[in-house]
Amino acid sequence: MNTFAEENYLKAILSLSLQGGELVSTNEIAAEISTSAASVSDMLKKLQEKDLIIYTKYKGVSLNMKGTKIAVNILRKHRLWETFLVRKLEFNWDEVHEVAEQLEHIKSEELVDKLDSFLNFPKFDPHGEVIPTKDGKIPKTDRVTLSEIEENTNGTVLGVTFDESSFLQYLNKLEIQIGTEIEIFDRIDFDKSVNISINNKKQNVSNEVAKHLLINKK
Amino acid sequence: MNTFAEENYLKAILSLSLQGGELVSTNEIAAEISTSAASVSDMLKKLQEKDLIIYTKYKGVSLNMKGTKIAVNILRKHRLWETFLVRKLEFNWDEVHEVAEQLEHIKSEELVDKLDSFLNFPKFDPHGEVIPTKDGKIPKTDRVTLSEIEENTNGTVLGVTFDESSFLQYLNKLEIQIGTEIEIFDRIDFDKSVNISINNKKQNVSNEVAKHLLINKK
DNA sequence: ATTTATTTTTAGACATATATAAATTTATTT
DNA sequence: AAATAAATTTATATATGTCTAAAAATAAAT
Repeated sequence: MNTFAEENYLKAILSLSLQGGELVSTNEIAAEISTSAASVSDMLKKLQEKDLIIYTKYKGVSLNMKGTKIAVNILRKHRLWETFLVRKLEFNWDEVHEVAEQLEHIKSEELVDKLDSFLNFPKFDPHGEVIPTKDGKIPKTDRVTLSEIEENTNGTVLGVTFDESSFLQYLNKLEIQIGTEIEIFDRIDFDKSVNISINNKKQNVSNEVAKHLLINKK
Repeated sequence: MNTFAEENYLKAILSLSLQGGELVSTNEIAAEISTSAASVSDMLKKLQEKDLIIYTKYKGVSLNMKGTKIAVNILRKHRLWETFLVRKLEFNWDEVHEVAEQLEHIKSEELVDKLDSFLNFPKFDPHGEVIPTKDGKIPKTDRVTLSEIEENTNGTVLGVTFDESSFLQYLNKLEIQIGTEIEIFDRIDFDKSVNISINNKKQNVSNEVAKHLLINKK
């Protein structure tokens, strides 16, 4: 059985690998979980001893099969709990992250199965992110982020890949929700910000925001 | 904010005070949470520094107001989660304890409030135990344990005060559930065991069992 | 290619929570 | 009341997870 800390490291490595490249750096992890690079180094050594990661000093780290399985399962639990909190307990989508960060560490396979069943086996969480399956797969979806989409197209917002309240509250302000129609005009070379139109209002969103918005691929 | 370990100590002290006398001993706590007396001593020192208990070395410990409030809140969360697990996720009453032991430590007042509301403000948990109120009160009920009830009476089983699966499975075997009618004949002086009849079958239950069965007071 | 800057790791310390073994206090016997 | 037993505490050690500061390795710049 793994500690909360270990699970959070595995989750961070998974999240960073899904976004960026294969190998994840110590500093990236430190930033992701708000801790020092020294602490990350220490923990990576432990995770390697436990045979959960592939780690080369000074080079970077990736999850092995065992580590991936655990990390994906945490992600599954996180997203199932978020779904529960929004659909059953009537939380707003920008309020659930912190609580789900705690609930995802509850250890009981039966609980997860029953929760999944109670929610009627949802495929997406309240942020539009795909929920990993019980056998550890992350179903592929035909979505691209706003930061990669081609210019001069239309699309629908299908989800977000970041669920901290400050971000979601900003989206609320921009009148962006799941299902919102969006026109993409062009991308500024200088800062990779994107000119878009929502409800016929022209707006510019930073690349930081665009990276975390999922749009349907036409 | 308190750690899981601290919360478990406070909960243990509360539970032992409700059963036995005011002052709880180091050894009792050690037995309750399956740890060494030395560890208990250490923790009691810390809890006293945090001003959560009243502790006199070699004498015993009790909760102060602050400690009581925290412990009762944990108990409330434990029983609300058990209610959720049985009523919504369809767990059996003898399967929920371990998971609830984890869930009770989730920190979010809003979550507890919404859970309470979702369950329609239950007064009793699946074991028939009263659920403490949001403001930290434990509602009084007119129940006595089978170990205190007078001889030659009838009663109905209203609940149990112990929810580990081995105990609950033994009750299932004895055909004792919540609502079961029970005839109390007499109590053996020697070992305080009780002769009872359930579904017209005469049986003898140990004091250990009788202590944890709640019967309605006539 | 050497210097400089950045990243990463190691060393040493601290906090939490636990354990065993030894010492101390309290309770019980005779 | 002294001796013995039981309960409790202290001392010491271990494991986890974190930190700061210093050292080492890698990357970037001149």
